[in-house]
Amino acid sequence: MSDEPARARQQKPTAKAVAERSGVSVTTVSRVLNGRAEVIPEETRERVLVAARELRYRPSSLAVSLRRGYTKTIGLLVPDIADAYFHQIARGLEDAAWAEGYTVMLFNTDRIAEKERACVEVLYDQNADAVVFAGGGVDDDAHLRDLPWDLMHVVTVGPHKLPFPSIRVDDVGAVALAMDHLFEQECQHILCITGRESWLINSERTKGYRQGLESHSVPYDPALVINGSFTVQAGYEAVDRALDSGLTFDAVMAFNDYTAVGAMQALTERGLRIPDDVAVVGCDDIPLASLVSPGLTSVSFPQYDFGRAAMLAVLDHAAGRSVAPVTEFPYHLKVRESSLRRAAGACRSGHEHTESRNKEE
Amino acid sequence: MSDEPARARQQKPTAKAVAERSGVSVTTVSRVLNGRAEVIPEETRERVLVAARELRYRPSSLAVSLRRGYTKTIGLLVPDIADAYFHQIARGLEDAAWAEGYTVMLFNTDRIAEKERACVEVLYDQNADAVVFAGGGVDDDAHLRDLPWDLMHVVTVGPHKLPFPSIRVDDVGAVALAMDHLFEQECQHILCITGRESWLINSERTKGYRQGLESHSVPYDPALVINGSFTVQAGYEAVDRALDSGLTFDAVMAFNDYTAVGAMQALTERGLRIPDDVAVVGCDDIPLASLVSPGLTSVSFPQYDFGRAAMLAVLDHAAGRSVAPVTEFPYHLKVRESSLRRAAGACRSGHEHTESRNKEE
DNA sequence: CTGAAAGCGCTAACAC
DNA sequence: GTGTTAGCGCTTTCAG
Repeated sequence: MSDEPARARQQKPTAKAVAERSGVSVTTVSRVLNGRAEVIPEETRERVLVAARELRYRPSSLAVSLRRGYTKTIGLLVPDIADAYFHQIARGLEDAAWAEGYTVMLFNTDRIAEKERACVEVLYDQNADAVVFAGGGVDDDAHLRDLPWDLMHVVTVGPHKLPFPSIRVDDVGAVALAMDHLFEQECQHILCITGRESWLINSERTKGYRQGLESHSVPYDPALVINGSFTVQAGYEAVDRALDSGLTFDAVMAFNDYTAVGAMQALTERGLRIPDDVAVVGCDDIPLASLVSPGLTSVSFPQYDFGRAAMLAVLDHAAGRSVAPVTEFPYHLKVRESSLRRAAGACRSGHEHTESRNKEE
Repeated sequence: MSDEPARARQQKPTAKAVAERSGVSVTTVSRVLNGRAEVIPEETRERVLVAARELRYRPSSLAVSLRRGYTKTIGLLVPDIADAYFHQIARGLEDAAWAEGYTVMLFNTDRIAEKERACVEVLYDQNADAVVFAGGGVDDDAHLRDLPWDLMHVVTVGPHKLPFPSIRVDDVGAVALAMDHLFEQECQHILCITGRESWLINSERTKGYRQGLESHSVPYDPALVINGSFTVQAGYEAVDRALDSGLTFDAVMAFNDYTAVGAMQALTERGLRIPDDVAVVGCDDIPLASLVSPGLTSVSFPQYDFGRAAMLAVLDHAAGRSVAPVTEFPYHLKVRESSLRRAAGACRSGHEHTESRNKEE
């Protein structure tokens, strides 16, 4: 179909073209199209509008942005868009962005420091109106130092070291709530499968684990804590290793649902029954939790709202309104079969425990 | 921290600033930074570089794009980023894009005609270098008419009516392969749960279903075909309805994995055993397929490669190279427990059937 | 070797 | 009411 270098077979119509066609200046075109209602006579207005329509003219965002100083784009940094935890965050953000005429640029960082940094630089170059960090930060934020933060708007979702508005939940309380539930189910020895030590979210959830133990006067046993990486594989291996080393436990507290599902697989393969031999609880309540069998009990967070709230925070900032340094959302425990022991006392099937704290927005 | 309208507390350093600081013109700054090695004396070069570093100068992509005529951005349109089918496509695309210095703008269309159209318009406005349609089109593409296609680069992933390079697999053959497998497992009555009738991918897969029947000389029975919507819910309801209406079937061919999982839930609840009473096969082989129990047999597609290939096609086009109108990728059947009947003949557990066609790229 | 000037497409003072 | 002018920040002829 094309022979030439295939670049621009044709030119995009410009305001100038519209101006020529309607016999006015580009200024007038701009004014008409932007509704700068400086009492432009209906006749002129109409002429311009017609010309624009005939030419299928659409203003170049590039030029507008350069001129006006904002781009109506925001960057979203996620470790991996394939991780279900980020789906509703991304949807919530994109939906809200779309509603406000903003465009979302997506970046997968794999939590690699260098890539994270490079993404921020790209967004700076692109003049993105804001960057949203999803997924929680790491304890060492050296890679994020010396970036032109004073020239950018940032919002974080989850715990982060960067001093910017943060959308999150009380992760400590969330895990503590799950622990309460396990104790209610008469569990005694709770194996904890964490994420990577350097992740801030991991520290938070670990605090929740310990707090849960404390409030039930159960001593902390380091042997019961195994590091994972928020993957199915890691959960599987953690349980495998725990069983191999002869550990005794009657519950698993996993810091995310993939880990929990991996744990369930390993338990099942080893002939242990869930929940009667071992109860399992995860975090995040991704859709997967309701699709495995037995259904996985999990602490549920309003991820969609996180995304939405992040966008709203960006808008507030852009409008010069003040943004709360921390917006904490409620969470609740979604109880399913993986933790509902017949032996235990309060065992209403389908029962759902909900507890909220610091509701906002 | 800020009192003023909070807009730009500070200015981004510009090439002009660098020029002033190093006592040269912006032209020279541009030349040095872009390596236009017009034998610029090392001394000058160094001065500019130092000034740029000190000012933390980074060229504005906006201005560069306006000037050069390309933006190094591409738009990705997916029905819903929460659908696992799109994750690896998105990752593959973003990974390849990142490697080439491109940025991906993400849009969720929910397959809503108006939104799809609006996304394209936004991308046109933004001067995106290309737009990638993922997920297959619909039979009525009226909403996509009269868009300035001659000024855009487009790549589709999956069957599409738009006359642009397409990355895909032979969906007919893929489903036919799954059907062969079911017949091998000695299934006789195969319930088919489809997607929406208007989706092109649905027509393709339906052809595969019929082709599968034909090659085994089994008459087509419309009663065995139930429309779904590629959701768990739809799969569940389809089986529910089928059983309620007294249909007899010993296998389910679902056109995607969510549907298949929903079907499995309904079957299990009704006391039917999988695969011995009813074998189940899905399409897409999303991670979920391996996490449910029994494991779901599914036709596997290289989604990551789709995304990657889409990006490569964009690059080829941008470089003036020719792009194949259709790039077909291979597929294979990932056999798991949901379809492996003890009763059947060839029943090696873990066995994996692979068949490829039209490998390319 | 380097700078002045033009211009990408648009908006916004500032005239007339 | 509407056009002229001056840029937004950059690249790129074209002179010197």
